[in-house]
Amino acid sequence: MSDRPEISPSEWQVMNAVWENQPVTASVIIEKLASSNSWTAATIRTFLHRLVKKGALNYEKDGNRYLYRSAISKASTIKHASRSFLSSVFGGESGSLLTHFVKSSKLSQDEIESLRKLLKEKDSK
Amino acid sequence: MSDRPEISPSEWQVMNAVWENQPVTASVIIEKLASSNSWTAATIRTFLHRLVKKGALNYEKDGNRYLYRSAISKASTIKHASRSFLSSVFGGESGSLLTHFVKSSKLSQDEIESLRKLLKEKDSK
DNA sequence: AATACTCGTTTACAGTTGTAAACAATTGGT
DNA sequence: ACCAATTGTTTACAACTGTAAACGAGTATT
Repeated sequence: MSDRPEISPSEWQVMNAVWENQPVTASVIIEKLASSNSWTAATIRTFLHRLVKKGALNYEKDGNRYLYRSAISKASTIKHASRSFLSSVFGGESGSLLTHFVKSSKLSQDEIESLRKLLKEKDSK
Repeated sequence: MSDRPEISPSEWQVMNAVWENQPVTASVIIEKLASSNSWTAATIRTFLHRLVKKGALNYEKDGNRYLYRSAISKASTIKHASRSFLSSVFGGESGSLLTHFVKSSKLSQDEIESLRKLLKEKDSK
């Protein structure tokens, strides 16, 4: 169970919707994603199907519909995708990545404080 | 000239090598990337070719070889890829992204200081 | 001059992705 | 009981990716 599936950008939309609502039916996912992405129901069902095939989702029958739940954790999936992105786009240099995102993001005062706190935990140790 | 090409992970390797060495011949790129990626020369030439077709690279003939240079800036390409990644994987929440990367990165004291400085510029204004 | 080497170009081919329609089975309404 | 709607399954198809070999033209070496 250690062959992390690659999740495409569209599939990420679906995975995020599942993580936030699981266990969840296809129609709920469709309702959440169709309009914001201009996807038809058929398209979203295809994504669900592929994610099951990839081992990223499980389902359990509930009458004639499925209840989907994730088969991989959000944390580990984020970790995997982040590593790949860091490596491709920033050549593995997390310092550059962080610089870029701090510069290009608008952050609330709370978020800034929370980052300061994390940085404090990082240094002097 | 505003239809940003999508750069695949393998192509990012090539783009990074071009940005760092341009103008540069195919053989130099091959030398830099072949062994670390277990790619044959033919594979790398294919990537160069595709990047030219996508409009991400230009070339100029120099005898019988080409001198490649980027046709798109590293900064804007990073910005584009970062936006997509942030949106897919972190649902657009840069705070979450930053938290994740600060937590999962080992940072030098200098990098930490430099991030503190950036945060200072961000807040109270 | 003949041959080997190097370059770029073309072709190959399977797997992934985006995007959906067609189809079959089941269920809910009348 | 029948028909319409819903759900999942199958099929479709082009573009993009990873991975390279084959090929043709020019160049350097013998």
